[in-house]
Amino acid sequence: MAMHNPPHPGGIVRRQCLEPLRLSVTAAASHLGVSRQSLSELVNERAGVSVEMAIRLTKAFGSSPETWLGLQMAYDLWQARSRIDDIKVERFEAA
Amino acid sequence: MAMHNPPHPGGIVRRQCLEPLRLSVTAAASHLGVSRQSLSELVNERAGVSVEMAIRLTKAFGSSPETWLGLQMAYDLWQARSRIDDIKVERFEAA
DNA sequence: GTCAATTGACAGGCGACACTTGACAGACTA
DNA sequence: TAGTCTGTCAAGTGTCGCCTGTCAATTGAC
Repeated sequence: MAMHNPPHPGGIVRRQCLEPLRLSVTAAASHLGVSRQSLSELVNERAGVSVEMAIRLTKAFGSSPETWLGLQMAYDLWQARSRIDDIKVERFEAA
Repeated sequence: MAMHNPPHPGGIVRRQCLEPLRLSVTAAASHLGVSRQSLSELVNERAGVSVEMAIRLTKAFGSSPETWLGLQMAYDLWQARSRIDDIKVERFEAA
C-alpha cells in the first residue's frame, strides 16, 4: 500500500529547493520568514513540516501545502509503524 | 481547487462510527483505549486526530490512518486559509 | 594566514496541543 | 430515586514548533 521508508520532508527541502538554487539555510530562512534555527532543524530532519511551514514552503518554492503535509504525514505514519503494535484497540463490527 | 469547508474529523467519527453502532462516547473511548474526555474532545471538535488516534480509529472502525489524517489535514488547511495572507514569504525562482 | 559568512547545536523560554485523572452538574432512563 | 451518559472544568505531563542568543567548527575570499 504505502512506499518504503518515506523520506523526511526536510531532506527534500534541502535537495529539491535549497541546493538547486544554491541557497544557504540562512538566506532561505530569511525569505521564508522563519528563524535560521527553525529552518535548520527542518532540513536536518529534527523538526517536521507544520501547517504554517507548509504554506511558507508553497509560497516560496511552489507545489502545494497538501503535498508538503502529505510528505510529513507519510513520514510520521512510517515512524509510527514501529509502535503500532503497542496500541491496543478492541475492534468493532468485525465481531 | 479544494473542497468547501471540509468537515472536522470528529464529527465524522460521531456520525459515521458511533451513531451507526449506537455506541456511547464512554464505551467507544474504552474500546479505543483512550480516556472518555479525550474522545469527547475529538467528537466535539475540540481536538484533532493525532497520528496515534488515527491508528486507533483505523483499528477500531477500519478505513486507514492516511484517510483519517487526510481529513484532519484538509480541515487544518482550511482553517489556515483565513490566516494565509498574514504569512509573508518572498518567492524564489519566479523572479 | 586572516576575516567574514555559514552552519549545526545547545540553552532558556513561550505557546499550542494531545492526553490523563478527578470531579461536578445536567439530562435521560429504568 | 438511583444509575448512566455527557460535556466541561481543573491541573498536570510530555511533545513539538518556534524564537532569541550564543558558540565552535567549517568554508571561501582576500
